[in-house]
This record gives sequence, C-alpha cells and structure tokens, in this order.
Amino acid sequence: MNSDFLEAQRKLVPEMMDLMQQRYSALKLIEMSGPIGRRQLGQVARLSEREARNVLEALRDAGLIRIEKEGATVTEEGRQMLSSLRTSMDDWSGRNTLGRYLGQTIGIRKVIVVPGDSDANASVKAVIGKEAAEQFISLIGDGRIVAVTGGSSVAAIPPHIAKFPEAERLKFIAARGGVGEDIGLQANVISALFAQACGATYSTFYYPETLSEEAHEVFRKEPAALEMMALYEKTDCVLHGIGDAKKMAAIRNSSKEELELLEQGKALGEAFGYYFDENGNVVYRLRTVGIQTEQLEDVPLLIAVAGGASKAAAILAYMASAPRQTILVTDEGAALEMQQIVRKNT
Amino acid sequence: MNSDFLEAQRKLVPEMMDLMQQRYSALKLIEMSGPIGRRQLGQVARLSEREARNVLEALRDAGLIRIEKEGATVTEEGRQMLSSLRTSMDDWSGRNTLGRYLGQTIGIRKVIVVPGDSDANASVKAVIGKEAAEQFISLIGDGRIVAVTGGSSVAAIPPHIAKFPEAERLKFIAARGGVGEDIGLQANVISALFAQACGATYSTFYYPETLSEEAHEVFRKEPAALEMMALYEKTDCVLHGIGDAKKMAAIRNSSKEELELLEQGKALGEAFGYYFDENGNVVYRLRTVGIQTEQLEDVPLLIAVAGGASKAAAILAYMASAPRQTILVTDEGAALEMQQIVRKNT
DNA sequence: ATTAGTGGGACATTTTTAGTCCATAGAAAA
DNA sequence: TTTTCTATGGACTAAAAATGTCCCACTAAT
Repeated sequence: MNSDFLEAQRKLVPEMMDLMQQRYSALKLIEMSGPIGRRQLGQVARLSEREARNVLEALRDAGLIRIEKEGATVTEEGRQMLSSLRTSMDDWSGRNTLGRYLGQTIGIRKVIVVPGDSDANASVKAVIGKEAAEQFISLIGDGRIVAVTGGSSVAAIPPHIAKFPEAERLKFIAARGGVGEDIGLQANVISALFAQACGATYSTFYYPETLSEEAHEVFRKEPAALEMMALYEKTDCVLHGIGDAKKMAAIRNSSKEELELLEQGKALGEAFGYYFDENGNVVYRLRTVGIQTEQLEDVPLLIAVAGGASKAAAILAYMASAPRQTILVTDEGAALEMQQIVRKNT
Repeated sequence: MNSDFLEAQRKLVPEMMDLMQQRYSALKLIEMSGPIGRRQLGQVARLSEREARNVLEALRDAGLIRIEKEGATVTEEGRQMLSSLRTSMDDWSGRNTLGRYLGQTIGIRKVIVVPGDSDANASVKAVIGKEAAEQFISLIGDGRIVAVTGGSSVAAIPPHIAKFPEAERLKFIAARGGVGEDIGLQANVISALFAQACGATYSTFYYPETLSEEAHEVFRKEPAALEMMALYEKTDCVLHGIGDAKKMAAIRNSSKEELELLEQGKALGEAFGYYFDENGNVVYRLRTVGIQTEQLEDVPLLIAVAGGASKAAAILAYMASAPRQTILVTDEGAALEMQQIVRKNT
C-alpha cells in the first residue's frame, strides 16, 4: 500500500513532508487557478513571496509546470503526476490539514488524526495508541510523574511504548482513584502496564467511587490519599481518554440524582471524573481523589486520546475548556464529525 | 505500485531522495554492524563526522535507533521499518549506486539506470527514452545545434519531449548521413521527429553508405555536405545510440572486407559509424559525412542511450574511449551485465 | 593503567534560505 | 493607442541552518 510507504517515509524523513505537501498543494492550486502568479499563489497558499517562488522554481525544474509571462501553468506531465499522487496524497494531507484546522478552532496545541474510525474498525484504536505513544515518548522530556486515566483508548498506548532513554525514571499514577469499571481498563491497571512497558515504577490507590460525604472526608485524610494528592501537584504529564457523558454515567451505575444533574446540565463529555457541557462548563464531578482541572493548567504535557465518530461531541465538549497545551490524538471518524459540528455552530 | 509512487516523489521532492537513501542505508548499516559509533559509521558510510551525527540524531528522533554509551542499535520499530522498506528501497537505491559505480569505473559524467531489461521487455525502451528526454531538456541549456543518430533507442526519446522554454530555437541534424536502415529508425527521420516534438527546425542530408573513394570525394564537396560539416563543428549536443558491432554490420549489409576487418579488430561496439574494440580503439569507420570522434570532445552535452543485457559489451567498448562529459542512459539488464564484465576484467 | 571506542557540548565558518525591493515585459482594460 | 495591472527574474541584505572541528567525560576491554 502506498499509504504504508508514506507513513514509513514520514518517519524516515519527516522534515521533507512539509515540503512535499507544500509542493503538491501548490501544484493542485496551479492546476485549478489556471495561469497564476507568484504573489497570488502565495496569498492563496499562505506562502510568503519567496517561499512561493521557491516552490514554483522547484516545480518548474521538475518539469511539472511551465512558467511564463502570464504566470504558471501545469504541464501535461504535471497533470499526470497529480492524478497519480492524488488519492494517497489527498488522503494523507487531508488528514493533516483537518488536524491543523481542528487544532486552531479548538485552540489546543496539536491535533493528530489517524486514518479510519474506531467505531467501525476496532483496530484503529491501536493506531491511535501508537501515535499517542510516539507523542508521549518524544515530548516527555525530563518529566517524571505521569498520570493516566482508564478507558480503552488509553489502554491502547502501553503496547506501543518502546523503551527509551531514561524511561526508568518515570513514575506512573492513576489520574483518579476509583474502582468499578472493567478491571482491564481501570486507571490503576493501566498505570501498571505503562510502568511495565517502561521499566518504571507506579503507585496505585483504590478509591470507592460512591461514598457518603463523611466517608469521603475520612478517606481524603488517609496517608495514601495525601501522598497521591501531593503527586498530582507535581504531575509532568497526563494521558487521558474522553468519554461520552451518558455512556460513562451508565457504566458507572450512577444514581438517579446524578443522572438528573447530567441531564439538566446537558452534559456531553467526560474526562477524569468531570462532566462537561457543550461549552466546556463543568456540570458535575465525581467526588474522588484525583487530579483537578485547575491543576491541569500547570501540567506541561497533556495528551488526550479518543476516537470514533460517536465521541465527536464529547471530545468537543471537553476541548471547549481544555488547557491550551493539550494534544489530541484522534481518528478520522471523530475528526470529520467534529469538523461538521464546528461548522454547524458557526 | 510503490515504485511508481517513489518515482513520482523523486520528481516532486528530488532533494529528499539523497537524505532518504542516506538514512536508509545508515539504518541498514547499524542493523548489520551491531552497536556502532558515530565516527565508525561515518567511515563505513562515507559521511563526515557531522553528517553521520545528523543522520544518527534523525534516526533517533524517529525512534528507529537507540543511541547509548556503547553506540547506536536498531530498535524493534527500526527493524520493522527496514523490512517494510527493504524491497522498494533496495531496488531503487541499488540501481542508483550501480549507476554511480559504473559512472566512476567507466569514467563518464553520469550513468542513469532504469528498471528492467529492454531485451526481455520492449516497453523498457520507452522508460529509457523518457529518462533521456528529461536529461536532455534539463541540460541542454542555451545550446542550439543537436545531432542525433538512428536506432530504436534514440527513436524512443522524442515521444517524451514536452515543449520547454525556447525549444523552438533548437536545430536538429542527423549525426551521420546515411540510408539503408529501417526507414523509421534513420537518423534523418528521427531528427525530424525531434524537431516536431520541440516545434524546432531540422536539416536533412542523405548520403549513400557505400561509395567508391572517388565518389566519396565528390560528395564531400557538395554544398549540402559542407553545410552539414560546418554544423558538426558547432554541435551543442549529441544524442546517440550504441550498437552491437556484429549486428550493425549485418544490418548494413557490409562487404566481406569490412566484416573481416571487424572480425580481426575484434570490434564489439558501434556508434555514429565508428566501430570500437574492447579498449575503445577505433577498428573501422564508415566513410560518410558525419560527426567525428575528435569533434565529440568539444560537445558539451553527450547523451548515449542503449539498453538490454546483450548490449553490455558494446556499451563498454564505446565507453572505453568516450568523452568524459558523456551521460549514459541504460537499463538494469545492461548495467548488471556491464558490472559483471568490469569485475571480471579487474 | 592504557587504549580505543562511545556520545555530547561548543563554536567559528560557511552555506543556504528568507524577506524585500526594483526593473521590465507582456496582457488586458480603457 | 495608451494606461494599468500583474507577471517574472535579478539583486541584495539579514537571518538561519548546516558543517567541520575540536574537546571533554565516560566506559569497556586489553
């Protein structure tokens, strides 16, 4: 498959991909806009005059365009090249630009879109996990404390973590105490998986999801709880999933009162025990020992993972108030749906 | 097909290919030579310390190698990448290095090797023609007089000539007067095809192949002949094929004396009416109005086209005395065979 | 202890690239 | 026909990036 090859290439010569996309899309623009000049092309392709000039000269040297007094035109060869590259490039560069577009509109650091839709094809989750693992490894820097949440998306990350320099110094913790969900997808278990993959250490903390106010107070003063809360203050990285509010509430066997609160508040998304409405307002939160939204602001590396068209609304809900440094790794299904929602609302 | 994609890409971002090949072969070396250091890698891969360093760092950032105190090792991911790229890259870069190797040993400017073997697959000739056309277009510069010879290889070039700036100023001529061969492959006809493809002009000159010495003398003084000879002096580019000596002699219905001369002189290759032995010595030449080997030395752009394993010996014979500025466009079949012959002789 | 490797830091120098302006030449509009 | 607009290509400076070359600290094997 060509896309495999493109992926391999992206890894091998990443600095060239920009250039390639630049030239490809310039060629496409030239094809569409007939004879077009350097400055005009620059404007429509968001290139400076010089950049546009370089691109044009490169394309000319490759024999793909003809540069004449009235502007640049595609040659026959250029047309052939366009048609032979179109499918794979459009696919690839479409996801790329979609990611950039979403990143800008949502107002976060980066959005990575992998091909496919996790709703339709479960194996896409693995690709999301792989991408997230790469981001994590390359950006963790000299961070030490990593908080992870539960969920299948986050669970897809550890299998793709290869040992990297100083991986052992990391300490993984659950971003939120809690039991009750599927054991394999609990934050505690996942943090252990991460620790194993890295040869690192982890701390666990179990916390009953539903407690009376009094019991809660008592629990909060437990030494183990205090220790965890101290760690949350020093967290260097959070890897978290995003859930659909209703589904999460159902999974958690929430009480009638809770369900009503979520219903009234029009909760859409959920992340680390917080429920958000479409504007990112916190509608409800689980009382548990966990990282707080205020603390997130000071965490340098925030990686959110969630895929599938059905999660688009939930993702947008959380992202409406997500810290700017957030990186979202999602799939095409969710990304396209998000794009539609965003467009509808403007 | 991946190779199509690679080809398209080579056109779109030619500057990437070097880098890609550099990194790919470095990765391969690292895989083979176990943990290897920056300087050692530099030596074996012919990179400066800095270049090796850059490559290593790029591979490390891509997660393909691990750099540790004892040197660089390939990661699991790197191994996967190698196996997924191996076939297409080795194919491509094999031809590339083969071309470089031949260029150096033969002592000419450049050798371009296209995939396939014209002996086995006639469509390979078209690829050779396309490549030759590209070289011609990109290197002709502000040359004006272009001399072409006959033969199927040269005839494969004009179909791939797209109009380029100032193509009309060119003048195509036959590198050698002569009739008797297949009409469609005669130099005169081919020069007309070139002219048509470029929207340029051409001059023809017919010259009987076999003439008595006296008739020859008379012919040489014809105004048309003198005009052609004047053009040969000013030739800016020669596009020529290379023939197998015996086959050419057969095609030309050579006389017994000629055949004997060729036999005795161990003629192997033929080009513009000259026959060469394995050391590049001229064994015999047709008496005709045509470009002379001495004149070739002053022609800035010399492009030789010939493919097929069966022509390997002939190509090497001519190349043994070919001017240094010659560019050879050939196919894998001929190139591999040439490599074998060269190795046997050393 | 010595030697031959390793990676990584540092720095001057060269090379490449980017930004900008201008001259000039066609094409289209007036 | 003249004017205006937009085109390319040349030229130049400032800035950024790549390169060659050291040195240093460290490690493992001799």
